[in-house]
Amino acid sequence: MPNPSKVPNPPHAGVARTGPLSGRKAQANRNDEAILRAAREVFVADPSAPISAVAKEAGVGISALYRRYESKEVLLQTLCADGLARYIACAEAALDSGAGPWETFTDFVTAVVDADVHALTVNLAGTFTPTPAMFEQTTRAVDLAGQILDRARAAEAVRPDFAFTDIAMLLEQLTAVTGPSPERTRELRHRYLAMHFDALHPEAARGEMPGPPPSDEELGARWIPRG
Amino acid sequence: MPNPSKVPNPPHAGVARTGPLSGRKAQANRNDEAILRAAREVFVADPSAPISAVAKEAGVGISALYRRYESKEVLLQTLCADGLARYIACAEAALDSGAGPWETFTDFVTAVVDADVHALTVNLAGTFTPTPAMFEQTTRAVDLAGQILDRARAAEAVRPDFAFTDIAMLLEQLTAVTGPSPERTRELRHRYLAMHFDALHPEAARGEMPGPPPSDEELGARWIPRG
DNA sequence: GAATAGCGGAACGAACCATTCCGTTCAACT
DNA sequence: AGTTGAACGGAATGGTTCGTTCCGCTATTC
Repeated sequence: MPNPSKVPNPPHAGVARTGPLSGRKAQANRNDEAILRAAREVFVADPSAPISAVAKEAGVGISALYRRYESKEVLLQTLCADGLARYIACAEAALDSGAGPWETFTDFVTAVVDADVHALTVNLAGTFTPTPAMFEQTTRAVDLAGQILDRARAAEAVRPDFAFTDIAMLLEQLTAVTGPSPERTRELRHRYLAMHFDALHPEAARGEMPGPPPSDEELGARWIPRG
Repeated sequence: MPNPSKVPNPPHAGVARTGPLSGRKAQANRNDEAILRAAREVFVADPSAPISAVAKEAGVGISALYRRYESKEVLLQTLCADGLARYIACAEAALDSGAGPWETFTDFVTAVVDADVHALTVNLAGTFTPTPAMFEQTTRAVDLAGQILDRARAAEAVRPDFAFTDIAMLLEQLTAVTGPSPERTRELRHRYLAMHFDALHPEAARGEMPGPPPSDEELGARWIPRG
């Protein structure tokens, strides 16, 4: 038992913020953010990146990481849960926006793409053992996305042969689009997103989409750890 | 100089095939094929797979690999050149089929997707230093694909804002689609390919595709070795 | 029956990486 | 001014992975 007193998670979360925040605690708080941001950036670009790359990107030492996260796996889990939360937030925001069914749908998908959330969830899934909390988050996410698509389909804004599970594959395809910089990546993804949207209108359909859509099992398989 | 007498490439290529081919040489010939097939399968699925995985997949020992290829890098180069050749073959076949501009285009893209050629070229590119021969192959491939798209665009079968370089990104997106088996992967890719084709018709366009298409530099960047 | 092409797989050594450990810094408090 | 300890940087550690080499073994071939 080499390290029984390890802090389970970012230890600065509950710190009382006294005014403008300076000194050591301020730096620690800033590091909390910097590390999470760096981890997101690094692991989105390369899910198998070494943890030292995260430290370098964050401009901190490795200790700063291990002070906050018990292990690499915990960091990945945190990141993934964060991604799921963002996904859910995108869905809720779109649903609450009061826009029409089609805009709700496009807003949702666009937001997910911009947040690079898909890479955070699916690409990271399989590199760690999922927590029960993630299952609940997934359930919620699936439920919300289902509502959004059902609405659009009911309004005949989306071709009927586009299944719910096709959304995941659409997102997966877009994460394969990358440019030399994050901004350019975003721009390129919007370019192809526009194409996908064009294809989704009922009038665009020339015949049914061939083959069955992905099954739940096929999508769920991504979550079982690879080794 | 530990191994000055290494055979540069498959040593059985020029063997005079005497009748039904049995014995040691027959097995060697069969191994030539098996190894290339296994390498394709393994590296398409995982470009960073260990060489031992290829041996296992081919059902041979590691020696059998190193007898034919000086190093892993040479094997990858061979595989990539093979992929480019297949790509070129797909383009030539489509052009020679005598079909209309739209069918020529769809035949070409479908064939490339089915041959999984994109994974063989782009996904492998960057894991080894390209040979001059590959540049020539690339030039030829670019030229042919350009002809195919130009023809389709001239016939107004394809929306005018779809640029030549968008083809690469379309293929890239489709290689991100995978199923539990090669057959299912193929089926799923056809599903989304149908969507892409739907979006490519001029009438499907609702507004121009946003942002500039990928530049040649952006696409060429994939070929510089990562490390 | 000897020679050897072809081969399987263990052995080797280098590289990589998660994790630990130790010495340093410096804000906060005495 | 001195002391303390949270926070930290980064070298050291130990384990794993993987490309490559090496050592017999087999079964053709002469």
